[in-house]
Amino acid sequence: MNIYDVSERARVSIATVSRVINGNPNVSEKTKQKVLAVMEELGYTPNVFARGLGLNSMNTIGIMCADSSDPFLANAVYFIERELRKNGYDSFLCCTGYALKNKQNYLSLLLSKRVDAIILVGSGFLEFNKKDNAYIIKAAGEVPVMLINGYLNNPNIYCTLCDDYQATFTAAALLLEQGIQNILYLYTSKSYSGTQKMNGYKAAVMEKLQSVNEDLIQCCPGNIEAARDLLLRLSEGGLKFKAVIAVEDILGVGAIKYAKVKKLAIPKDLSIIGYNNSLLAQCCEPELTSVDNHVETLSISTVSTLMRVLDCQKVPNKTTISNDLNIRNTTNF
Amino acid sequence: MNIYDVSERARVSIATVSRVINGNPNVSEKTKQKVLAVMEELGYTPNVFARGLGLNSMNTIGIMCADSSDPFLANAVYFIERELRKNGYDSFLCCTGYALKNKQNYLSLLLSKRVDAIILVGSGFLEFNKKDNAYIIKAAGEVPVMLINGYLNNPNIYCTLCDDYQATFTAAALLLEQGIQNILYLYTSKSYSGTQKMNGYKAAVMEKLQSVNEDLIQCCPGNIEAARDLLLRLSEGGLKFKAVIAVEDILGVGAIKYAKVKKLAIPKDLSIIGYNNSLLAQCCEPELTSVDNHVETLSISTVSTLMRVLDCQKVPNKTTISNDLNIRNTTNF
DNA sequence: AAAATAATTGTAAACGCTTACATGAGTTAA
DNA sequence: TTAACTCATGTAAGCGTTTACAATTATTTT
Repeated sequence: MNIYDVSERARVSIATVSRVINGNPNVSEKTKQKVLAVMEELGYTPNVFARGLGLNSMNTIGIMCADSSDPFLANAVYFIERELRKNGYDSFLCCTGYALKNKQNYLSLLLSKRVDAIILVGSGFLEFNKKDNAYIIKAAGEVPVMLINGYLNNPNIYCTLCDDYQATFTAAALLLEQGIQNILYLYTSKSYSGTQKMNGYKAAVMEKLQSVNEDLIQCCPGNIEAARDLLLRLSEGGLKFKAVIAVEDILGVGAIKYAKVKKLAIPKDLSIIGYNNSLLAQCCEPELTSVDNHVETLSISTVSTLMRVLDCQKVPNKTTISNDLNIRNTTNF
Repeated sequence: MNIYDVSERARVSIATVSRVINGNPNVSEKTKQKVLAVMEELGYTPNVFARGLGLNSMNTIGIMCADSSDPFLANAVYFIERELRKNGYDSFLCCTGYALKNKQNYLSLLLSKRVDAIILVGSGFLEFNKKDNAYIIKAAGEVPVMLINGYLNNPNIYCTLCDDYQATFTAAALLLEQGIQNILYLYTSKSYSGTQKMNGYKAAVMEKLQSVNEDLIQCCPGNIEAARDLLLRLSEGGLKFKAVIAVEDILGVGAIKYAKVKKLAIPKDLSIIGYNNSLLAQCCEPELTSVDNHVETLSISTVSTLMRVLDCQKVPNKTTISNDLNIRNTTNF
């Protein structure tokens, strides 16, 4: 079953059928209806490969996401797919994990499948070592690349960011206003958005206290036990802190577990602020105050930018979306 | 850059280059090395569309998953992709959501992209109304379909199941042995595996008590508040229950929240068993006893079955993997 | 009514690969 | 030495589209 079968049955040439398929306006309404009817009748679908050969495009956007079980990323992917569909594009999703090698492999895979553009969801795609981002820059030489929550200065890479600096600045400032001075800052990795977050925290502390205690800035693997145990160790080691700002909700949950072990009252003895406003923030007890970074807005903005890029319009390479705090029971705001 | 450029530079015909690309053994070692070297040198990658036109295959498996933020599904997808890669197949993932319309659309999308097979991850793909599964059966007419945690009787559909019946049977039996007779059973939908689970529960209760109280079987949307509020309503309404078996961890968390509101001690006043042994089970307080359904084994088995199907071997249409209970602090086992 | 123009349709050449079949070069057997 | 065979390579015909260009038909203008 191919375009010839349709053209024969509809008594037109294959060119006309092709025009109908591609919505070319130079077809009379009558002919168009006839062809559509025949296509319907025969249950014809154009062959993607042949189509791709002709158009050199799949009409498909590749989406890469390090970890789809991360609720923030999963949400972003969901909204992005929805928006792409609205715009008539298909999408293929790859969950890459965080290993550089895998990210590189998946990116080549998508390129080799000739996607029309690539969306990298999450700062997990930017390595701290800048050389390791070469694979992204290279890809940007072939198709437009959208980067969510990361920034690379390249004319063919378009970045959509939440205002992480502002988020942690505000979070820290609110705590400082309550007279809480020793705020422990928990981060997982030195990604782009990670750095922004840390700078926001530092700036707020600096503004209020004129100095930052580096001991209060701690790196921690992204799971509950690691966070809990780190806090226990730090506390045993004599470090004093009355609040925790965590760059991911899961670390916030770890802080809650720590408070439980140490029988600290939340938020009286320990205030905790998480990040991403994920499901976890509602699961834990007490429920976690968390930064809401407006995933939906972020996703919509990314796709709309991409559409304009694919349409060869001039578009800024950087868009920032502001976010705010979802106040729950681990803080006394 | 195409196969002609390579053939020219390597001073061989395009047929020979093609043979090298496809690992055809009828090429002398010397020629093969020369061609490979040129391909490397030019950075040549075969065009998927042209390749697809010739081979009528993408070398790609389509994976569909209703909700990748469901940790069970996300895990399964991760392992499946890993296994496929091991076997030299690429994969494309679609997160469909639970709406039938979307599931149908994504399935057509994958078929139209000419994937070599389709893996449906999770019982979310089987509708209670059997007519609504026609789209899956139809797809199975075109490519092999793998179904995880669901069962459809069709020669071209291969099902890998966890033994949900056994899991809830065991869970209920353990509670009954402790003398807990009124076990509330919380489910979300009447999927295939949902039915299995319920039957396991009923069988265990029937065996011990010779009758099942249908009031103790309750349907509930899959979120924390809904579960909490349902239990509150039931309790206000006079229903007595000393244990909850939930078909998803998130409902188990809802039960914990309920206990908190009613100031019930866990597990003394209320035992709770979740399902899937997900991250949520470790987040909550107390941590949730949960059924571990061996996602990795399930995934490996699915892919290995698929490989044999694609290799035209005769394979059974149904494989069952047994599971067991991860005991934490919401039960007194 | 003829000429000019616009709208519609058709023809045929790509697109880059795979592969059946043909060819040619070595090897072996008679 | 030549016939029969094997192994390596090449030729050319598809695969199912898109689209520039040519051809035809319909419409408007004069």
